[in-house]
Amino acid sequence: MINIKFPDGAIRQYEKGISALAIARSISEGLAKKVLAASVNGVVQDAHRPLDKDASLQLLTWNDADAKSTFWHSSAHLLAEAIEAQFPGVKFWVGPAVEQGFYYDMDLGDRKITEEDLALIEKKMAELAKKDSSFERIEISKQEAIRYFSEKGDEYKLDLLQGLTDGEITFYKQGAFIDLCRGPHIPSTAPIKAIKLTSLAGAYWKGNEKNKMLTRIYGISFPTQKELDDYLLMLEEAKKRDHRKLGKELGIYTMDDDVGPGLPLWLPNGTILIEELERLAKETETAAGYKRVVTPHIAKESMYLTSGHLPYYADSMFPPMEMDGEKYYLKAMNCPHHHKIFDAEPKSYRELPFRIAEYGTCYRYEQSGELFGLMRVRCLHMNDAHIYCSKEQFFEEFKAVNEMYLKYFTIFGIDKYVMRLSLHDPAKLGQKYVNEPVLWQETEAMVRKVLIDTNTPFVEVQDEAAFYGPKIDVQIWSAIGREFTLATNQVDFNSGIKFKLSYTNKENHPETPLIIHRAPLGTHERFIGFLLEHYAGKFPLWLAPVQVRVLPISDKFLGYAQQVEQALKKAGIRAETDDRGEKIGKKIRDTELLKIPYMLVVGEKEMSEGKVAVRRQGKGDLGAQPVGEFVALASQEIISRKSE
RNA sequence: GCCGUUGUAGCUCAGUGGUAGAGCACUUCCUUGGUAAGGAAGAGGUCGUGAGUUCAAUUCUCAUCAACGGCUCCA
Repeated sequence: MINIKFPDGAIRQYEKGISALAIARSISEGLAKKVLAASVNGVVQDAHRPLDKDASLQLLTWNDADAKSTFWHSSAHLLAEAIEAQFPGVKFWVGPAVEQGFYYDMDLGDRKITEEDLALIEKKMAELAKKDSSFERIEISKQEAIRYFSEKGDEYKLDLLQGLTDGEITFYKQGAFIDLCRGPHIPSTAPIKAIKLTSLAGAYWKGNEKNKMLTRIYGISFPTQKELDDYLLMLEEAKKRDHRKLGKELGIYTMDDDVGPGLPLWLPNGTILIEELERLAKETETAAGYKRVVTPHIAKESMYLTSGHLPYYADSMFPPMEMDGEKYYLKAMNCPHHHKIFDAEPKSYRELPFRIAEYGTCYRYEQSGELFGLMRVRCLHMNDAHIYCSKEQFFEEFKAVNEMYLKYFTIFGIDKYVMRLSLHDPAKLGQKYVNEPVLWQETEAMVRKVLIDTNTPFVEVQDEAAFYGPKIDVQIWSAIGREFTLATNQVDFNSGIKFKLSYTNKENHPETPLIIHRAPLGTHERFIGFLLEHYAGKFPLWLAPVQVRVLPISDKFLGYAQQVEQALKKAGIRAETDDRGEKIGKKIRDTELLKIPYMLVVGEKEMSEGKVAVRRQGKGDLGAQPVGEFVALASQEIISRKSE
């Protein structure tokens, strides 16, 4: 007998060799049907597998994240089974579960799968799922596994086998499909009741662009049709807050073929957003001791050779213009220009930290396939600044930058993000990263200390650093789930050396400053794209391009409406009047759809009393108040940059 | 850059081998209406661009550009 401990602390005895599934069945048949996998001593495994010693056991059902990914991984096998049935001879690479669903990568040879085929494959999957084939786990020796795939002529699975050692190799079989797989899987195919193949894409083998491109099919599956319907509905909802859609509807920005890809044109409403963000940034930075500078949009090749950017990033800079035998590049970053400003006059330790900020535009030749609305563009307004400081000052300076992020995040109510400490990969020193092993280690330790000392939750990621030093990135997700870096705070121990920057220290010796590159608001483009999705277009009053719209009941009151508009404008409030010959219901509807925060309805009653009937977007009628009172309240809401 | 899909009016989309349609938006007129769509009329598109096939191309073929979904990249 063995002792099995349950999550509630209860311990029960079972016969040695019993499976988690059988234990579930002993509790209730209903539970057994719902069990998808088992967590044994914290390790997820097949619910079928025999338990041969004491263990703590958790039966995993659909509501457990681990069970979901097991379910999706099994769905990927089902996908492969369906494809093998319809396209015999297809070679499979890997088919993991992802955050929302699963995919399988395959080599179709000369054949092609079209989007129409996806519907057929879906059907086939449903058919196969109904057969309720169990997922059988087969332990196999490496030699046998190699023989099996050699006979099949499957170079992909043979490649996978190379990385595995004997004794840990398993196959899984369901129906007619056998795959090299470490598992775990759900007990059988029947629970997979609702399937949607969502997209057909290409993906480089092993994620390397020099390799062959495989065909990838993405899909998602659920235990019930309703859950699939709900998921598809949620996707529709997410699309409604896509910044590209809202950006168009709210007149924020536009793109034009004649201007060029990735080069947004900021419309008047979008320009107000930029100006408000810059106003916030300038106030914040002035208070934090930054000075503002302005630098040209181009510079000579020699500067980018000095900075070391050219060897790393030439491909993602616009090609140079030749003038008088010199090559000039459009700037892709402000740093080198700022270093030259630091270097313009001799510096004493008394002038450090030297903090300079700029809101200039930079130009990056992003790969055409990477462009994405406002989130990834070729012309970007950086919320950029550089801090030159001593080693002793570094900790406080870096910490202050982090605190500045958090202050901004509070203002905008941003709470869904991940702080990512990006480190170098020692194997790539001298290639992707400057070859200063000691400095890397020192600065990485300093940055980590800032995060730990400030109790900031973070994740560490290898091989994501900038070429000149480690950094902290703030990762966010777009409405459709794509990940982006919103803000960044980077250490640079290298540019100071490259540009021969120095200051005179207390002992009257020259010393190289450390440099912090920071952009708490990232780029205006990405930040505004993010904010559009974050607020679903319903900006807080201080940011809203149009803050108040005055709606006369009929044009008899147009004159009064315009007086109210003037009073608002005089108080610095962005206001306009709806002077169309429409009914009030129509005017309200249109204004609601434009997500203008306040509507002031004025008619006979309001005009005679010098009032306005206030209506808040999304909230409805708030009642009448004197014009002056509304102006005062609205002004207060704007000044405090209140988020609703 | 690579794989796949798409490209018709300002927007969302229908449609056809014989040079085009709807709804919303827009303009004008009627209506002067009290908290999410009042009515009528009108204007608006060389069907992304270039070439080929054809008596004839927006429709078929090819190329190209752009957008979209991924992959790769992101100072």
